[in-house]
Amino acid sequence: MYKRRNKCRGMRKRKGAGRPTISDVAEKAGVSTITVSRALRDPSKVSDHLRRKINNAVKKLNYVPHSHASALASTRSNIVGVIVPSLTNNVFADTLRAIYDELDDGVFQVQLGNSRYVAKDEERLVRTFLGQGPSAMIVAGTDQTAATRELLQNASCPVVQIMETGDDPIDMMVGFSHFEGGRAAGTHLVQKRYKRIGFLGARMDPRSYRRLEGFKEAMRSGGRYDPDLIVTTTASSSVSLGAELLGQLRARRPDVDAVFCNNDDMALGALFGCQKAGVSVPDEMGIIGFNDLEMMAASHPSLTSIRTDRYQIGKRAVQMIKSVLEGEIPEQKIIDLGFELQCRESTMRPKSKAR
Amino acid sequence: MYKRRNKCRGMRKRKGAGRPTISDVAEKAGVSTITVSRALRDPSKVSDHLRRKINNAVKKLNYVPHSHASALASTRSNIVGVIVPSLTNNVFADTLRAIYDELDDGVFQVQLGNSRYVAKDEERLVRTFLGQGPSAMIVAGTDQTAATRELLQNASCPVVQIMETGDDPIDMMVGFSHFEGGRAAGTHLVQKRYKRIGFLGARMDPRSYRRLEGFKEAMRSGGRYDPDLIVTTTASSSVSLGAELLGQLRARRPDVDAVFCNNDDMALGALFGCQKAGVSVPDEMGIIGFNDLEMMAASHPSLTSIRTDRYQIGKRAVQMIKSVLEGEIPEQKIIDLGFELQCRESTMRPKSKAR
DNA sequence: GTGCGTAATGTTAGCGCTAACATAATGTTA
DNA sequence: TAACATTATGTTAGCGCTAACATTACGCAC
Repeated sequence: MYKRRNKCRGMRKRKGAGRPTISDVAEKAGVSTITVSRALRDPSKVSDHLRRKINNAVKKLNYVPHSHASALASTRSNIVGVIVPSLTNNVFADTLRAIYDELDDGVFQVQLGNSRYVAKDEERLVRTFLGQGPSAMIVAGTDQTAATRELLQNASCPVVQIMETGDDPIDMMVGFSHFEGGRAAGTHLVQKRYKRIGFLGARMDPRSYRRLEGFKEAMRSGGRYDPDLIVTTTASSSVSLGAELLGQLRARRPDVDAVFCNNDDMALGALFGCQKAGVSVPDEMGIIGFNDLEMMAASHPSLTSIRTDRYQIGKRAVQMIKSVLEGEIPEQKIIDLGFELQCRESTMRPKSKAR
Repeated sequence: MYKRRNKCRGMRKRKGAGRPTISDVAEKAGVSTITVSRALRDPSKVSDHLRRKINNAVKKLNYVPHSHASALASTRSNIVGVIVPSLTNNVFADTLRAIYDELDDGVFQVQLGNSRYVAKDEERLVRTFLGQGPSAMIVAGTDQTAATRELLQNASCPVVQIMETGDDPIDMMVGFSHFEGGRAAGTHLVQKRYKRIGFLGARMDPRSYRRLEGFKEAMRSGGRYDPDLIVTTTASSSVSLGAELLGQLRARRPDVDAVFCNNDDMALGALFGCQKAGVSVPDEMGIIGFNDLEMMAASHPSLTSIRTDRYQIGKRAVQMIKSVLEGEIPEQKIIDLGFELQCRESTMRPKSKAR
C-alpha cells in the first residue's frame, strides 16, 4: 500500500505543502482524523482523555489547520469580504478598525478590497471575493453597478451596505443619511445668520453629492440658495486643497461669509486658508466640516462638524452578520445611526457681528 | 455510476456550494476539466478553437473559479499576508494603499491583519496567515517575538519587514532608520539655535523609541541633552494629545523653546496648543513632526517634518516579493529609502530672535 | 509511407479536510 | 437484564481543483 509524504522518494506522486497534516496529528495521537478535526473545531464533542492527547500532538508537531482544505471540505470559508473605496480616508479607517476588532475572534477572516471609488473595480472585487465563497460581504455605499447588485443579491450570504442608508438595500444596511447630514450643516450656518454660504467639495463621490443636495435644500428653505457659491472638484480631498478651493471661491466671490466643506480635511484646509489670508474665523468666515475627526475639537479655533460614528457602523455591521449567520432574523434590515452636530468656535459668530 | 450535483435527489451525498464547477464548464464546452483549467490559467496552452468554446461556457454559466480548491490542489494560494499594527494611522494607510495598488493585478490577494501594536497578536496572526500557505508575508517593523521570527524564518515564502531597517532581517527589509530620522530632527532644532528642546511622544512603539534615541544622541552631541524635557505616554497619539502633552511640558518647564513630536498629529496638536496659549511659533516655540503628512505643508504656520515615503515602501516591498517569486535573486535584501527634512515655518526662527 | 519530435488534450489520483453515515461504548429505564 | 436512548469514535467518500503521467494529433524529414 502506498503511503503519503515525501519519505518514500522512489514514488513520484504529488507532494503536499510539506507541513504536518491532520492525519499526522491523528497518527501521533492514536486516533482517527475526524476525531482530531472534531477536537479542534468543537472540543466538547471529544472526551477529555483524547482531547488532551490530540492537543499535545498538535503542539508537538506545531500543526496549523490548512484553511483552504477546510473551506473546500466544509463549503464554509469563514471569510468576510469587505470592500471600501479608500484605504487612506480616515472615515473608512475607523470603520475598518471596528470590523477587524469585531471579527477578530479566531473564527472569521477579513478579506479587504480597495475599489478606489471606481464602480467597475468594485464589481471585479465582488466577483473575486464571491469566488471564495465568503460567509458574508460588506460593501460601502449604495451605488453599486447593476451587475454588482445582482451578484450580491444572488450570493448565498448576508450582505451589508455600510456608511449610508437608503430605501433599497441589497440585503442589510448600516449608516446614516448623507442628505440629512448636509442639510443639518446648511441649516446650522443659516441659523448662525451667515448670509452667503458656500460649499467646498473634493472627490465628489455619491455620498458627497447627497450631502450637497441636502445642503442645497437647506439653502433653499433658508432663502440663501446660490449655485455660484458651490465649488467642487474630482481631485481627492486634502488639507491643502481645502485652502486652495477656499481661495478660488473668495477670489470669485469675496462676499462669501461661510463654507460647508464636504469633509474635515477640507474644513481644516479652509481654516488654514483663512488664517493665511487674514480672514477671521468665525467672525468673517464660518466653517463647518463633516465627520468630526478627532482633530476638529483640538484646532484653534475649534471646528464645527457633523459627527458620525464610523466605528459603530462597522461594529453594527458585523453584529448583524453574526446574528444572521447564527440563524437569527434581524429586527431591522436598515439601521440608521444618525449624526450629531458638534457646534464649535468656527461657527460661533458673536451676535453683534452678524451683518 | 454515481454522478454529482443535487439533480439526483434520492442520493444523500454531500452537496457542494451550489455554484458551477469546472466540470460543468468542461461538460458544456465538450472538453475535459484539465483543459478548462489550462485555458483559464495559461490560455496559450490550449488551441484557439477550444479556448473560444471554453470562454463561452464560462460566460454562460457565470463560472468563477473556486480559489480554495485551486489553492489546495496546487499548494499555491496566491495570498500575500500583510500585518500592520494600526489601521487608523495614516502612516500605514499610505503603505497599505501601495501594497494593494501593486498587488491588484488579478493574480494575488492581500490578506490583511491588524496587530494593534501587540506582539502576541502579531504572533497569532502570523500563525493564522501561515495556515493559508501564503505566497509571501509582509510584516511591520523588526520587533517580532522570538516565536514569530521562527515561524517566519521557517515559512517557505519570501518575507519582507517594512517601515524600518535593521541589521538582522528575517528575510528582506524596506524602510529607513528611525534612529537617524530622530537624530536629524534633533540636529535641525539645534542648528536652528533652539536651546531647551523637548520631545513629545505618544504610543511609544519600538520605532518611536528609536526615534527618541536618535533625538537624544543629537541633543548630547549638541550639548543640550536634558531628560526632563522628554514627555512620553502609551496613550495613542492624536492631535488633542499633542496639545495636552505640550501643555504638561510647558507647565513643568516654562523655558522649553522647541519640541520634536514623534508624529505629525502630535505636532499639529502642539501647534494648536501654542496658538491657544498665545505662544508664537516659531518664535517662542519651534515645532517639528515626523512623517510629513500632507497637512504639514498646508498649516499656518506650515510645519517642519521629516518626510518619509510610505507609499514607496509598500511598492518596493511588493516588487521585491514579485521578483523573488519569479525566481530572481534580489540585488539587496535591505532597502533603505531614507527620509528628507522638510524645513518649514514652524522652525524658521528669525535670526535676531534666538536667545 | 515510416519514424520521430512537438503540441494539444485526456486520465488518474490526490491536495487536506469534513459531511454523512456507521458503529461501538456508555448510560438509563422499566 | 433486555430494550432503548445517548454519546463517543470510526469509515468512507467526496469538496473542486490541478500535478503528473499518458495518450493522441499533427507536422516534417527522409
